[in-house]
Amino acid sequence: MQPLDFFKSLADETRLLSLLLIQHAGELCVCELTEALALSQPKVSRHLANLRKLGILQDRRRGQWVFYRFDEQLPPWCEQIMQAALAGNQQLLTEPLQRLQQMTSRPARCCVATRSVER
Amino acid sequence: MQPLDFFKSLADETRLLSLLLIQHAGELCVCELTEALALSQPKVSRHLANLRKLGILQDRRRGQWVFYRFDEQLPPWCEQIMQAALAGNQQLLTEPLQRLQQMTSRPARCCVATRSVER
DNA sequence: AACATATATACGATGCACCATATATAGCAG
DNA sequence: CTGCTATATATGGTGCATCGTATATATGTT
Repeated sequence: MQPLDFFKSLADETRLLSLLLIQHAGELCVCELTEALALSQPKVSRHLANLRKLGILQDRRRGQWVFYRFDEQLPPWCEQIMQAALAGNQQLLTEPLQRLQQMTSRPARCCVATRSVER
Repeated sequence: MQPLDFFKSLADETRLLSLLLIQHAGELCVCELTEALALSQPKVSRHLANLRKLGILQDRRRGQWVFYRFDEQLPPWCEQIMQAALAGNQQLLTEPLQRLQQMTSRPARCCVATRSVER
């Protein structure tokens, strides 16, 4: 992972908020991110594909849904940066998490996520 | 400090390397950064002004030279990110530090820098 | 099979960040 | 003052990242 590529990934509002939400929740599907961020589905999907191709995220299809989480092989310094970014900016997720909670028909995530989204 | 602005600042090669060098050295002047990065003076100066206006760096004039260091009021999460970025990517500074050492007539920095550049 | 939902991708348009070059400003030496 | 070094800024040009919209693909349901 090249540092410049990693920081370029964080330098876009859609990607930054998506990554912070996934950092918070452990794993989220495209429709959850679309709802939480109040953005169009193609926009969210395009940015997630971008992050997957760079090796920052990995995806997992579960029925109709595709769940994204951080790639297991992400270097420790990237994880440290995500932790610091989240811890220092929790307020960024207030509204997205509210929209997520108000979302009806969240996809089931039984027994697979490393961390629950409600934590 | 808005996270998006901070990451945008890190998403450019000139700014990223300048910040990592300053993180490593504690304080550097424009001509040292120009030499270490092998870039034009206006290019380096423009990016440093950019970082100063955002509150990431602060400058200090000392005779003809202007020294840049991190702003004292930079939030802790930004410092943590810089530390992680530097610790995980020391190799990025190998060549710039070589050019810095080969530089003749480095400006004097007597008794003012928080950390010596040679550390 | 047809239909609905979730996700991915293609395409053309647009704006913004960055660049090189030239020039202005500031401090020091003589 | 003149000249020299260091730094800052102005200007016009250019490319790339992002966007909205439309459409394609995949899975599940009836």
